[in-house]
Amino acid sequence: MRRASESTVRRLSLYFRSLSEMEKEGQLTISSKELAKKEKFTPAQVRKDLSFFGSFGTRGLGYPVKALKERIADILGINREWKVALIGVGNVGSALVSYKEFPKQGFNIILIFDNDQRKIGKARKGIMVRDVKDLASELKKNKIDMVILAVPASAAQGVVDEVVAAGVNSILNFAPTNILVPPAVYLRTVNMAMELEHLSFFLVNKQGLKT
Amino acid sequence: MRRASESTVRRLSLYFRSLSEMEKEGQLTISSKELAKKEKFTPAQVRKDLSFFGSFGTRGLGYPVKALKERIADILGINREWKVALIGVGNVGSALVSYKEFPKQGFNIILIFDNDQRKIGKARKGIMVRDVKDLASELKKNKIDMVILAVPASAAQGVVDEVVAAGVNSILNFAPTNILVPPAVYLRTVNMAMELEHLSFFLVNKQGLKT
DNA sequence: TTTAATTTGTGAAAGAGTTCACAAAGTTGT
DNA sequence: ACAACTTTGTGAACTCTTTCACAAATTAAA
Repeated sequence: MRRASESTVRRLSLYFRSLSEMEKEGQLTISSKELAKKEKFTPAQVRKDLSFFGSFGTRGLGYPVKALKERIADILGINREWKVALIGVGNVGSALVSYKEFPKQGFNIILIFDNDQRKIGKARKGIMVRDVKDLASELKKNKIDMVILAVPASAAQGVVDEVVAAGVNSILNFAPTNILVPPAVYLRTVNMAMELEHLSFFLVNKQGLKT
Repeated sequence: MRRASESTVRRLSLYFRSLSEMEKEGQLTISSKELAKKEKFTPAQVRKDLSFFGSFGTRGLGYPVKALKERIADILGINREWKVALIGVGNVGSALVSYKEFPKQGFNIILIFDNDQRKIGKARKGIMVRDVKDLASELKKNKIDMVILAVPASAAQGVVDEVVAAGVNSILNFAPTNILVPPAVYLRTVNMAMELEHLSFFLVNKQGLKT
């Protein structure tokens, strides 16, 4: 089977969110047309995305909300609990510790690291901040699945090297810099300034962006 | 001329960052090959992206670092100062107030709003937090270019309606919800839980489960 | 000046992702 | 049971993006 594209995965996340709302409202089935309308895609797109992973619908009726939601959770891997370590509790890191959507989706920050002696030893949301010197051993001991990196750009590559050496191969990076990782490691970078640049591009080039 | 794609704009941001580093190091010219290597694209991709906006290079030599950097800044609209309003100073909003990359690129948060009486009237990084009730009038008075939305999902649509009515048509949304805007408004949503879902998808589908 | 080496800029080809269109399979109403 | 209707699932067509490949422009060296 071909691998699902980046865009398909993104849309699955959105379908999941819509289906959760539907389920809460007690709706039992949903058609590709209705789901498409909710998320502003086309019905064909929805069906193609879903058919990629199997056939879940009933012709003439649509998709069963609960079962489809659970199936998407399986596909996305959010039907289980993940052990996440956060490295860096500056401005961004502090926000992420309190970000309520993470635990809701099974992403549990269970370790926090920093290199600032004033922060080490104190707790954030009930989690003790540890010295980044103990990074490798703690990542291993706690069987961490993913790392969220919220350190300054200058420190990012060094920390990532340690994380990778400790056997963690999924990293969400908030440092605005290029980081090298081995091919087997999945590194995803979020750059908030870049998001604003899309807005300014839109404002400067009035005709707008393609989607 | 065709419009630049989302991906092209994203790459331009990355080129800009690489060019800034190059400039600091005193490098005068850069070839598409070198720029591609830095950002892990192909040389052809780099040339196609740049040729989209004109021809800046010299055959046999490459691109002049400083001039190209400035040209990309023009294209992205980061060669000027933007007036940005932040709505919501919870966890995410607080991080964004202190996010140093924003002012570096000309994105200046000059207004902050919240609906929490305990926050209103106090300053964040030297900026007084205003009551969101005064949103429309203050946005207009201060000629705000862009709004960063960091309010709870339940409040998002209502606030966006006010922002749009006040004439602001570029919005960066951090609320994890679907928001409707008129076609002329550019709304961009950043969802950090969704970013982690990409990681879990990778772990589940490419790699098998960790225990 | 001439030649060899680079590197851009760009049509054309290849590759991906999206939409179309319709048979197949089901539901609903009579 | 049957007809009318709805909706899925999916090849095929289409569109958009990326890569290829090479002429043209320029540099560098002898």
